[in-house]
Amino acid sequence: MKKSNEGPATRIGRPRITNQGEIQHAAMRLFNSRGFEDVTMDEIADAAGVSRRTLFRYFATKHDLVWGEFDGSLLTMRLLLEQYARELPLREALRKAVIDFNSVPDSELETHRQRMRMILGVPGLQAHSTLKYADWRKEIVDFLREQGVGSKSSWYPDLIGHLCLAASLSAYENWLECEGSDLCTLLDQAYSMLIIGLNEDLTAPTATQLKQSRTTSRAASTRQAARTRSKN
Amino acid sequence: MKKSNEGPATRIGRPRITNQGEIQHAAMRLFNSRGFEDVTMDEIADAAGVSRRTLFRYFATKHDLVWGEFDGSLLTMRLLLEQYARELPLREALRKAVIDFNSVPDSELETHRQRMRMILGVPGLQAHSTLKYADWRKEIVDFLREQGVGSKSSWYPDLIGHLCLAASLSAYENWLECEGSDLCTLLDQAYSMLIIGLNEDLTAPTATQLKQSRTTSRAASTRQAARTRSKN
DNA sequence: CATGTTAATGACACCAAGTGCCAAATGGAA
DNA sequence: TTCCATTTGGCACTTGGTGTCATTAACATG
Repeated sequence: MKKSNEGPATRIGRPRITNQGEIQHAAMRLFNSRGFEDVTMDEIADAAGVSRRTLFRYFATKHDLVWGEFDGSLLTMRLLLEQYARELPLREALRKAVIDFNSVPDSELETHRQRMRMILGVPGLQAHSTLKYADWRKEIVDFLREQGVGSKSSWYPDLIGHLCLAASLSAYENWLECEGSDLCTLLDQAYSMLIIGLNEDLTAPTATQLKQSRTTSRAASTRQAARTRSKN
Repeated sequence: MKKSNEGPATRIGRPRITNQGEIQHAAMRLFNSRGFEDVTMDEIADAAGVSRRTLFRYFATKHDLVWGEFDGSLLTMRLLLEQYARELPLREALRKAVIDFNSVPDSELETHRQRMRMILGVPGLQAHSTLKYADWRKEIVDFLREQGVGSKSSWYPDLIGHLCLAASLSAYENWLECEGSDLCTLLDQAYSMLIIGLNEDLTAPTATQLKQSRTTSRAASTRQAARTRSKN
């Protein structure tokens, strides 16, 4: 399980000729210039200066070249959830953890946009991403179960996991569509909708309603937080 | 766009040697006995008594053999939405249309379970299904937009589409997990959660709360329904 | 220095999904 | 019978992905 890349300073055996990052950058350059579908794995191997077989040892599938280090970052997600859960009611911990998890520094913003535009735009990638999302949801569901949400066999945590994914995806899609928009703001809005629920005629809640939902939740949080934690 | 299968009684040209249904049944038999991944398209072609090339003319991908006539059934979904929207507030129309859309007669129930178990259980199929779900969501989003939900550029309808999919998927997963459960009941419960929103500590709403949310919505429906329809 | 160990690389053959192309088959219509 | 429309099937080809094995490059040891 240990990444053989970061072992002791001196490693035994033939040294690596490259690393995931190098290959991925080479691949993304090609993808961005000619489109995901129109680049073959042979071309990527060439561009990365590595044999086709070796390329497949670093990335099991072509899709993984785009998703990059997502799998590893799920641990961060878990830590964020547990951290916020110590100081906020669960609902708000969820919201803040997701927002934090999806925050990227300005310097990487354009890269992130390109990557996500590819993931949400290319059908093959969009399909494959479902499997990544499943891992992401699992972090949330496991976390909720540990926090005592739902009885042992209840599917309520799974439902929440799905709803969070839905809110996140929707925010992402809108972010990509609107050039100047801010992802964190959109995520925040989407999660507010989860909290309020869908009203009768499905009109969007007003800004004041959204703000209200957050402030009231904070006001009522003390007693409920205590009850929640005692279940653990 | 017209299915050449159902043209006039006498068609010109070489007659078809088979049809989608026959091929699909042959394929599903193989899938059910040996698993989706372990059956090759060549074997399916053999079993259906047709050449490999012809098989690919009837079904563009291996995945489509499992999804069958889903694409065509989306029209039904649309009609259900429009029908219920005439007599119910939007939120309830959505709920009832989805439940109706996913109702299958007892005779086909076991088949439906098998199919869905395959779709939600085999990773490759699960991934591909995202593209089918996207079409399903589009029906909902288009419907909501036509009903005047959200301003022209608002992403609120898209969010609702995602949330409905999340609720449906979650209900389906639970249905497959619990042997004796009823899909419609589970769908109904999941959509109730959408309506109520997530409460502070993410405890599942009680049965009385769920029932209450439905009755109050019906009581308040008259004035709101009128306003909603006037937007159209 | 010679030798063995370890781990990565690259070459090759192979499989399965899917596509393009074209000739052959099959019926109705002229 | 001949023409025409349409489906079928054969074949070669592309691409993603896997299994196998010899080769290469370091380190460690005698």
